[in-house]
Amino acid sequence: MVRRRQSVTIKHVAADAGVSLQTVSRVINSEANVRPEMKARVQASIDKLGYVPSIAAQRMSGSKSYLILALNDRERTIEAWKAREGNDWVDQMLMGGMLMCAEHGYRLIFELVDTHDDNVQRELKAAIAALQPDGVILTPPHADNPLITDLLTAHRIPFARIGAETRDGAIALTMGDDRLAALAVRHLIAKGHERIGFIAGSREYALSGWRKRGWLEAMTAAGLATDGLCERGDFSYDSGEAAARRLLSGKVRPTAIIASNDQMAMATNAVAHELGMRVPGDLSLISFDNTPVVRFVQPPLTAIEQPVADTVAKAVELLIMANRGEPLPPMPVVIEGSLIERDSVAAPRRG
Amino acid sequence: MVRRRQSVTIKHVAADAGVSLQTVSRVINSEANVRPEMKARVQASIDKLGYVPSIAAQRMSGSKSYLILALNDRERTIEAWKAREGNDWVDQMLMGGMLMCAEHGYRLIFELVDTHDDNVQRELKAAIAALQPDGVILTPPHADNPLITDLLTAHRIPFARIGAETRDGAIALTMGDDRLAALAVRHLIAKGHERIGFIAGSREYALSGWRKRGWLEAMTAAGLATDGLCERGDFSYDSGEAAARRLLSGKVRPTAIIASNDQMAMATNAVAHELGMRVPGDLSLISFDNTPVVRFVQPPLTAIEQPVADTVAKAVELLIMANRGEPLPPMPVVIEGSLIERDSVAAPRRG
DNA sequence: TTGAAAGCGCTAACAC
DNA sequence: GTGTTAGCGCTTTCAA
Repeated sequence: MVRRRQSVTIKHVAADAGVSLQTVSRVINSEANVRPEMKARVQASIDKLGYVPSIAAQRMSGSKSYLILALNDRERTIEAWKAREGNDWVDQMLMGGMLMCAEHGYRLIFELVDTHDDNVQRELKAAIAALQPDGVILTPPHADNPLITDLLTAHRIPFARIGAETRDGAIALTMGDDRLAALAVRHLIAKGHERIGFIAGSREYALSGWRKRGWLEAMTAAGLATDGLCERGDFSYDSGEAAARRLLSGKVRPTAIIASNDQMAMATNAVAHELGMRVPGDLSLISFDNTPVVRFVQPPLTAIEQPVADTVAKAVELLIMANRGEPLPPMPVVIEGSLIERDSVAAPRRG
Repeated sequence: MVRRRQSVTIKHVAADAGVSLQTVSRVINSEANVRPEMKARVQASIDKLGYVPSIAAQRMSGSKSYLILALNDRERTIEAWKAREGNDWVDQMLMGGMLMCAEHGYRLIFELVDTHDDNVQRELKAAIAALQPDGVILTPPHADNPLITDLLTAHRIPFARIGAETRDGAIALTMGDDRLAALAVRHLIAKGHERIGFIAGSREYALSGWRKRGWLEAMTAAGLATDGLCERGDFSYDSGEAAARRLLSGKVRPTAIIASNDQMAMATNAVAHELGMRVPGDLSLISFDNTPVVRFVQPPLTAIEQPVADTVAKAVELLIMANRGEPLPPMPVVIEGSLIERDSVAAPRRG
């Protein structure tokens, strides 16, 4: 066991600059009450010695830990990873969050927690005790789990909830799901579609409701009927297949379908082919999420891009602002996605 | 600014169990010289109070930091992420490394560093000073960068090099690239192919050489000619396209091609289609890496799986063993991949 | 086998 | 504006 000591500490800098530890500390944390010349002198020593504060020591003295914890559902995340279906949200979260953290001298730590387990609180407490993070990012379905949010509140650790309902002004972010669903509807209407079906996602996710509501409201606003045009899946391929089958064999066969995620859209595409329908000739298709795979399906799918990386980056930014006591914008913060046109949408066949 | 204190500290446990801090510390670190009954009593208090040691404090007192740093090339990683071509190695690294870390009470921190920049050392020094990681995982091309390895050696921080040449017994891991390339060759030979082309990867990666060597040796061992059957790309789609074009318009038109990664394989597939060749009828194709996208190409590609997650998990394990002073296996440790059969390989057309 | 004391690197609180 | 002091939670001495 090697006993590792910091090679350059605040003491070295203080000695080199001929000032007290405290002054160096003030410079590091860009506090007030340091004369510019002092500050310059200290900074010169810092640069010269290549000094970087130890986050462990900073944390120990009751200050920040410079650690942000990103919490994800264990079961789902591992399942998605093992399935290797080209879903890249872990990638997006990590890159978006990590890059923003790096900009501010923070680090992102990714952690999996069992939402359904009774041990959520124990697991989370352990992570908090070990890491003392300055902020926590919660994704669905954690974001709506009171066991988690209450615990964080009790520990006074700021947290950002992604894709969850806003509550009491706490940090919350969405990607504008309802507006995006409405956007998809209007895009199809503009192409001439009137019977636009919708495949909803699992009720466990708040955003499933938002997406469905966006579809419903846009349809209603356009004076289009919606009866028999909505089926619910659970975001899995299989559930999408079943929903698509119901939709396409129902009385009011839609000429276009919006699916609440890519897997269900891909399933719908397969079902359509199986039924001898051509996409987009006989059926137009728009999916949600825009994970990499939709570009490789035949036809490449027109999709609603979910700006996961930007959203997580913003969450990090808000958490850091909260740490600094800076004023936060009104919640929820919306990082709106957009419609990416590819080849799965066309005008409906006459008749 | 909230001043956060540990809610349950070693003191609380010591008081609850009626022992000294030291004894609790010994139990936590499962050291010798604690009577079983003492140990049980302390453990009971730990469980009762839900005590978890603060890694900051542990690190401060000269012990471990329980942090493993995974270093990746900034430029490449960001580029791959932005391209969104379905390459999932960040995902694989993160999940493989994180899960193994979690098993041992460690955390994985992902960090990007500019390999080519003169600032590599400065960047790395900063990360080391801030985090004091117990180990570092190096991927290509970092794994071969002496600026990095020398610095880590000087700081006496154990590091694991993935996909790099073994040197002086330091921790190194490979995925058996040469054997896998040979496996692909033999798979094609078994189908009846004799003119098997190879598209090599960038020279900057040691594994490019291994893969090519595996192909070369297997061909030679089978008594097959290799002249004019190898072209070099740089792992990009475009370079694969160019290489495929050269290969397929050369004098010895191959009946099968092995590409050193998926992007170049997909490019080859596209070029073949463009030239009016059918895959696998006129050209069989095997790619390296087996990222999710190859399943969605037409035809789905037979590919060499690279067990990135397992390899990174093993790297973490070895680093933790090194930390504990446990004996390490001979290097390099090989986590061998396998051939995943799909639809891009068939017997060559008679002719 | 156990305990007491010192100190890791840093910042908060207070003095000057 | 700047320096001094105390202490964060833990492990490493060293003493009992």
